[in-house]
Amino acid sequence: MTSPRPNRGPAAGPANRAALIAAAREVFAELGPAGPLALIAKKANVGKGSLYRQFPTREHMILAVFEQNLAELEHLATVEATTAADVVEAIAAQLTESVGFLAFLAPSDSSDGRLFAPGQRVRDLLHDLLTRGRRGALRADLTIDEVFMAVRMLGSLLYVTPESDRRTAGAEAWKLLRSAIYGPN
Amino acid sequence: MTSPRPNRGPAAGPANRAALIAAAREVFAELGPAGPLALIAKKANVGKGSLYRQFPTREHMILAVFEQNLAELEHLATVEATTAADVVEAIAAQLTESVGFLAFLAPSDSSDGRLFAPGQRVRDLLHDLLTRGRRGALRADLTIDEVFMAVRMLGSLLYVTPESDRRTAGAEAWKLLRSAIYGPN
Amino acid sequence: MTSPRPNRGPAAGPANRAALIAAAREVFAELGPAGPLALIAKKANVGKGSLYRQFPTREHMILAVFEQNLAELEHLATVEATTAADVVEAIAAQLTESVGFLAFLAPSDSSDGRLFAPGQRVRDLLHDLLTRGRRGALRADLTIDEVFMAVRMLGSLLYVTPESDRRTAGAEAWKLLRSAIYGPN
Amino acid sequence: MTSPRPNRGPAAGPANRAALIAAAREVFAELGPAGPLALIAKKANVGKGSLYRQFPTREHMILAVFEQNLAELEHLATVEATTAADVVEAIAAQLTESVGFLAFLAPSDSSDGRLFAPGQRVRDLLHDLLTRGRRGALRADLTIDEVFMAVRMLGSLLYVTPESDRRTAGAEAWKLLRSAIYGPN
DNA sequence: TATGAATGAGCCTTCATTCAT
DNA sequence: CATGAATGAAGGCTCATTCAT
Repeated sequence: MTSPRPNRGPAAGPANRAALIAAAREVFAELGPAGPLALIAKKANVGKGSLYRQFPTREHMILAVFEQNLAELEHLATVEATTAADVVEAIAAQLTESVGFLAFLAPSDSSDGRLFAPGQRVRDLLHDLLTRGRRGALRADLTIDEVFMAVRMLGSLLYVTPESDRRTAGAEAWKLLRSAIYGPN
Repeated sequence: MTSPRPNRGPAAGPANRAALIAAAREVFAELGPAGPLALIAKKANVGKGSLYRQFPTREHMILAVFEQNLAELEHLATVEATTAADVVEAIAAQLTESVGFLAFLAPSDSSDGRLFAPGQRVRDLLHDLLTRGRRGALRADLTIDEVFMAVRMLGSLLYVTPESDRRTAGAEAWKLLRSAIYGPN
Repeated sequence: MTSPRPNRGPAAGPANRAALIAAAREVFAELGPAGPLALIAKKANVGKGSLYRQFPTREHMILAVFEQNLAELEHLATVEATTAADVVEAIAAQLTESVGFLAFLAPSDSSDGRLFAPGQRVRDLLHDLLTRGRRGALRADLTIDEVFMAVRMLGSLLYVTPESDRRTAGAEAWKLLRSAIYGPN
Repeated sequence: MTSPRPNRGPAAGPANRAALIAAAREVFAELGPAGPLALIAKKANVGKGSLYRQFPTREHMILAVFEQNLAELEHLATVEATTAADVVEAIAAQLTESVGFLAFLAPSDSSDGRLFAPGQRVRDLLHDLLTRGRRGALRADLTIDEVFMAVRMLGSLLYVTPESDRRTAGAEAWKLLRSAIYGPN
């Protein structure tokens, strides 16, 4: 009846957006990318309308979370000595961190609740490093598709793993995948 | 108005159960393990009440699907010359087949839509083969946990992949995983 | 928390349907054909799910209301001495009755909240009478389209008129329209 | 972030008002008088707050649109040779023009989405002409109420007719109504 | 025992209205 | 005084679960 939450005015916009992204990370991590938007709004202490203003569709929200991880990777890639292997390790670290598993979830077909798409910008980033000869320890004959597949497997494993087991499972899985993508040397 | 479908009596129980499992495979493969139970009942040409009688919870249903795949594997393991590598390949094949991806999905926490559990019987099965020296081409230093992790990764990848891409993605992923679990030679 | 309304079982189906149609008449009469479906369900003392089972879309519901009026007209047309003029008068009477204004509302384009379509069966019915020479007092040169337009005008007038004024307005409007569709004699 | 649209100061008031009325015509014509206020504000290139300042309620806005049409009619009535028949024809023309159908929609009960009120000033205007003997071709025994009813029917018909069909439907309906309000000669 | 209608909780989305800037 | 972000009530719809027949 009475408006319990005061209208904090337009200035609240950026703060709302940040709070929504943070809340989305939590909710997606716990319930997956199909978790209730209403819950995200509630966690962010923000009205449902504001959520829809900031993120017209669920995919926009997922992309916003993704964007943060992506920015980190792109920044890393600009550092002088960075190799493709370094970036891949960074991706694995991101994925294993409680929320990073979303990094490679991107809108495919929203009629399907399950989402998984390559994330072209990450591909581009790796492609660039590889063609510039900055391969690092990656096996010499490894293609980008193969690197990508390794990352997708780690991501999807973490996606289906309950939060409490994610860190352990991520470490073990990545250890195994390393033996597939790094050279025998 | 019309008595809709004749009550086929107690004898229909097992037939209903089988039809429900088959329908569940289809629905889970297409919509994931959160697909509508009503749709499963309809595909099975069975009332919703019967579905609930046979499978009190969604997890019971998932487990029943799992059971069928498991039985196949256990049968394979009884064959004379079967190695652990053979079983692992069989698992990969099951997973990649349109519906097999569910083989390693099992109830964890029913409040969580995402399901993934080790499947102790498969572990036991592999453990038995390995301790009996029937390792096959698997890398000599590979632990059961590692074999299992490889399979889980394949399963979860397929889980998040839309049905149309599953075959291709499964093949590529498994190719990569093979280089991690088989000996270098 | 506790289910306040008991599950009355499948036998409640036809009763529910009838109650829903009656409630829909009331709600549509008061709020127009865009009135809340939830209100209709509540008035009918029926769950929302049951409403959707009986009437998958709003148009189905509107059509069901329409159907009752239509049945009356088709019955009238089978009576021996009935003329087209009699049917038109019956339509006007239906329209003027508190809820009859819906008789000529039929699904057009559900993306548009306002609905109005000819109702082909009524056309057919009038066409049949006219070609069988059972014209009654209708002006000799009056086309079916013109008859229909007269009826549409009455219907739309009543549609936008608050319920309390409907009867009076309907009578006055029809009096005027009569002078347009009946012969000078 | 960016101060979005410059505050044009008090002088913008009248300009805003005019833009809002024009936008309201468009929106009401397309979506009916229940169309989103937000859309009107956007079309008018005006903030929502300004809309509410100019028109505290939806009815105020509808009335403002109505007022413009009314002014035209009152102006026409001041012209020397104008007859009641001329005014009625002008009303019909207004109604049939894409947006004129609103001319006779006026607030009745704001809790009811459907609006229709007599528009006393139009009555007065016609009454004045009739008592001054400036009847024109209108049937000699026609009362003001009857003239008014004819106009209301045309208006309500157009109200429920989708914009694409309005022109045609309006012409046909008016043709029929003419035979009811003009003398037989 | 099998059937499927009934039920309502819960999520999605739109939009009228308020109000900080 | 104008702007437009914030807010949440309201309505649509789906689907898990119960239970009369």
